[in-house]
Amino acid sequence: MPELPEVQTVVNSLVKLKNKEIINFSYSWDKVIYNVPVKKFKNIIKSQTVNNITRKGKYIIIHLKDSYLICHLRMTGYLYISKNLPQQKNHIRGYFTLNNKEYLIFQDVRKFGGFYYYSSISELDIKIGLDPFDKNFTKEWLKKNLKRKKRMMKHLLLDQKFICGLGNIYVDEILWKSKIHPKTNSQNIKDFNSLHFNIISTLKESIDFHGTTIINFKFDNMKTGNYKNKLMVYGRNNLPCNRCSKLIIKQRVAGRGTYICIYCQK
DNA sequence: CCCGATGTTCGATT
DNA sequence: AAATCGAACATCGG
Repeated sequence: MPELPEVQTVVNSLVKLKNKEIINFSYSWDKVIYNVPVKKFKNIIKSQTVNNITRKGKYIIIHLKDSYLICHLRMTGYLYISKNLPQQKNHIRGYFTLNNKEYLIFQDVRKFGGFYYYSSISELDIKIGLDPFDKNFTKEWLKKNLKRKKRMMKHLLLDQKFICGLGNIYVDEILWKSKIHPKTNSQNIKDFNSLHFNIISTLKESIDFHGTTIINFKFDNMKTGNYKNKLMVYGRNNLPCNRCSKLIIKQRVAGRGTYICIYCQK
């Protein structure tokens, strides 16, 4: 579920991790660490201090002394700091004990989420494209790279190797605001300024509202995002378009449920 | 019971 | 090579 604004919201809620030391890691799901055997990970992570916490795309980056602990929430991941472990432990896949006796807890109903342990940040960088808040993400970059591709806009904007951070909700919102039909070929885009503006402004606005909670996004001890009632098309099947009042339709595009005003979005 | 769900990745196919 | 598509991952809820 979490896309860029939700992940940024989680990162913001974890700033107090800075300068804390990891004392121990416990787990109840072996696959919670993607790229290192979990027993080995447990040994590596002990006594490491958190220097910083940032984000790229949908990845949460916990900076250690000479390495990086990187978390992806996938669909239902929930990463938060708590003074206590919850009574209901069944969806806790792993937790870190910190030197101030608090816990960094990872809960995940669907078990898709987890952690990578990388010794170089380039291991993450090669997997994904430009973050929309990267200074290199300019109108000119967008124009040049849309022209180089021949793909449906929905498909391309969802592609994390192109731009990282957008998911199903924000792609639909951005395309509606930009009056672009999701099936439009990327080579036929005319108004790059509008598209670029809508990508940045939609993400910024959602971050201000702590992201979108539809079913299960939560952060920092059960807080939820408030952007849901700002959504213009996503989830508004058979409701009137906020621009032209015709009905929004739901259709499958690029294998994903897609909400479109076919009168506004050409 | 069946279908779908906000994400990513892999393999097969066009 | 580039793009598309379906399946897999695992669980829950309608």
